[in-house]
Amino acid sequence: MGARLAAMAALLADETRAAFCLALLDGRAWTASELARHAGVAASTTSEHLGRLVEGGLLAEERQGRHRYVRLADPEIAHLIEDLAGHAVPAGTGPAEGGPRTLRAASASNALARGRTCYDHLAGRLGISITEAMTERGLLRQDTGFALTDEGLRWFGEQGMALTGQRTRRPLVRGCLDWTERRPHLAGTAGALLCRHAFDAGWCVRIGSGRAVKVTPGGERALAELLGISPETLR
Amino acid sequence: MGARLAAMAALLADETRAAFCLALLDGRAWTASELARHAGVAASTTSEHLGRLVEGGLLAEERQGRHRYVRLADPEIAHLIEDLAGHAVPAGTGPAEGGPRTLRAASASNALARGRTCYDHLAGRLGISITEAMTERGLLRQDTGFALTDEGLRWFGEQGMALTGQRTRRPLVRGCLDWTERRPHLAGTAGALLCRHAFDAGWCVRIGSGRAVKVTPGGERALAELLGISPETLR
DNA sequence: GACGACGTTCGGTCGTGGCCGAAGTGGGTG
DNA sequence: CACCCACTTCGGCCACGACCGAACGTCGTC
Repeated sequence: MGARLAAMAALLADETRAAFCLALLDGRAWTASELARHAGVAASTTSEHLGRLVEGGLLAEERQGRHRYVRLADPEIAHLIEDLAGHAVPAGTGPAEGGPRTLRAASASNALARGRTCYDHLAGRLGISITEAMTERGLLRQDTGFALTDEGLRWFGEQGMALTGQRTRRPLVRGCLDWTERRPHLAGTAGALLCRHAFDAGWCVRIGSGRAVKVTPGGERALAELLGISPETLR
Repeated sequence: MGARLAAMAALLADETRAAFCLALLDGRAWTASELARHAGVAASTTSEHLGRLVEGGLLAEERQGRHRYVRLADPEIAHLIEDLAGHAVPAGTGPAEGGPRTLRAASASNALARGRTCYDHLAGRLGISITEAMTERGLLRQDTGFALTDEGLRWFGEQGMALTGQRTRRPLVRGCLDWTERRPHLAGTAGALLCRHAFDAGWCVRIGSGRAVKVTPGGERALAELLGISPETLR
């Protein structure tokens, strides 16, 4: 048993592999060479790492022609990595210690804190604001755990998001610790659905190629109207 | 960021350290020499490992005379390790592959599957039975997340367990994936309280020095009466 | 005050694993 | 068909870290 645990942890215990996994937390599939460039290692090194990660069940791969696409094997894995990363930030990792060194990095980190995707749902101030607003409006209950109320269930239906008939092993909702806000945000099937809805409805758009997202003017209006979120809290 | 994650994972990536952490999942404090004997390594080696684990924030230590007691730093950490260990079991780890080799080990593993503590709450068939029974009786809701209902809140009060006034950052209830049953059982403050109540009321007792627990005849009666759990499901 | 148990520090050995470059494979393209 | 590019395999290098035994505090006990 200890050996299993150690083997699992060892997969993430290398800085390069950790960088791969963090990059893959954007929920998309990356090619081997993209990851190699991202982490700054040789293609051969990347190949070995990906082999280990796939064999260990952390990553799923899909070959397409001469490309090897990899993505996180499943939402559980994504959650596990987020969780681990959340605990890896020991103390005040504000702008003080360990913070960004360059202006460019600082602005990128600001954008991430404002809003980002966390695998397949929304995180950062955006994700937290939505979660808190839903809680205040009685759609979500956080005082005795983390679950939608019946009203919340109805609300999802009204927005055109069908939560029923999802017969997967994945929980409908779960809390996911936000490592910038230090509070849980909405994850699980419902969180993923909401995130997709937000993109489809044009509430937010991705900034560049990373995980950061930006709320559009239309999104600000919709969030204010539906959940009473004031645009200021999102900035 | 990747470096942080890797450093965190590296703490658990060694078989000896993993064995330490799994042992400490019983929620108690162990001395350095106990852990050394348990893992089969020299005292000097143990000392180094404990130093790293404490420095990394996984363990808390307490010196008493010539003893160094260590325990898991906090319930969050315990949950993280359980979670990681849960995902480290890849496929059917029933009696088939990777199962116990000796008769003694098989019986110990049976006892663990029947009932055990998971840090500070109940797990195994015992923990699952309680969780499921509470769900069926409308005390707990698992369909839209994982949270106590108002009835459930009242139920805790009636049993003499005060959930109110717990002003900690720890959630009142959370689901914890049971790695023998593959379903969530009740954790969080409420889970810990219920576990303590079960011991105090004599519903169950520890078997030997490990994590395994046994339900007493009185406990069977109480669980049947309060939650409608038939004694057969616990065996 | 001497002894014994618990823990720590230090020096040294050894294996594992991360890394690269070079050579090889195989799919897509001109 | 020839070429290019994405990826893989192999050999070799190097560093890190897990481990132990021996020597050294330090606390409790006889």
